Amino acid sequence: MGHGYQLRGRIWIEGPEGTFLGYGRVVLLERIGDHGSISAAARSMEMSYRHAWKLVDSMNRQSRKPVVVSTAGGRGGGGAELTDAGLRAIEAFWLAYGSFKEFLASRSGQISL
Amino acid sequence: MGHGYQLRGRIWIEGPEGTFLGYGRVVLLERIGDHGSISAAARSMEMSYRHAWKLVDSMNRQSRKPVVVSTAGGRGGGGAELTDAGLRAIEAFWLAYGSFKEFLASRSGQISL
DNA sequence: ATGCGTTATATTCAAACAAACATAACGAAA
DNA sequence: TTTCGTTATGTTTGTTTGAATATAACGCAT
Repeated sequence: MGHGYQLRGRIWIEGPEGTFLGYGRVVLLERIGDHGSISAAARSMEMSYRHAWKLVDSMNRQSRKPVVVSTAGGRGGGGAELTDAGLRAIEAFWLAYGSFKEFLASRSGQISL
Repeated sequence: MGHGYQLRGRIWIEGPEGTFLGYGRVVLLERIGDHGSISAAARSMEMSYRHAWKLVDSMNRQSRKPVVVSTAGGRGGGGAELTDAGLRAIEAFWLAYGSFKEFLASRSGQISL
């Protein structure tokens, strides 16, 4: 058997400032939806709060309507939640991602080197 | 027309040590074929010889048969040329790359955010 | 009023990666 | 044997990226 060559790749949705949605960003959005705060979402995926906040900020800036809304202070310190636009963004990315994975799988076998 | 969101991505062929063939590597191979030396190929794409050589070395290490053979010294200082395996590698990558571009184009329009 | 956990932001460190610089070896030709 | 442009490496510098650290503001609950 030869070397197991494999076709790999990444996709992302690009907005006015560059990357708008990628795999990591979308997982972060989902975690925010699950946990109700940016910091808990970041902890759950071992990402620094700083980094997570910057990603959310980047997505919000590039989206016509914010994907996440947040409140500082109050019961529990505050929190964040997904908007409808955020849910739609997640859905749109997974749709493209799913067909991309299919694409890779279908082409990966036919690399004969 | 959409709101400027666009689906983008990269693909590469992975070997035992990570990336085996990507866009830049394949262009480099082609330039080596055109110019007959690694250094001329590197100059032609404004890449340092050091970097170009490392890429060639990485590809040769990961390929069962070398993609490039080279000679040091002699008339003109030496040179490098593509092997048949190199030609096949180029072809295999462009094949996958072409269908990937089609994939991106076909999905790029249907991003509605 | 104080405490708490979060958002929001600036600043400093460290690691990863690429570029730049330097040098030795090579071998045909003059 | 000297010259020349290339291959083949080592070393240093720089740039970019993310991680780590540090504060301030917020507002509900006690």
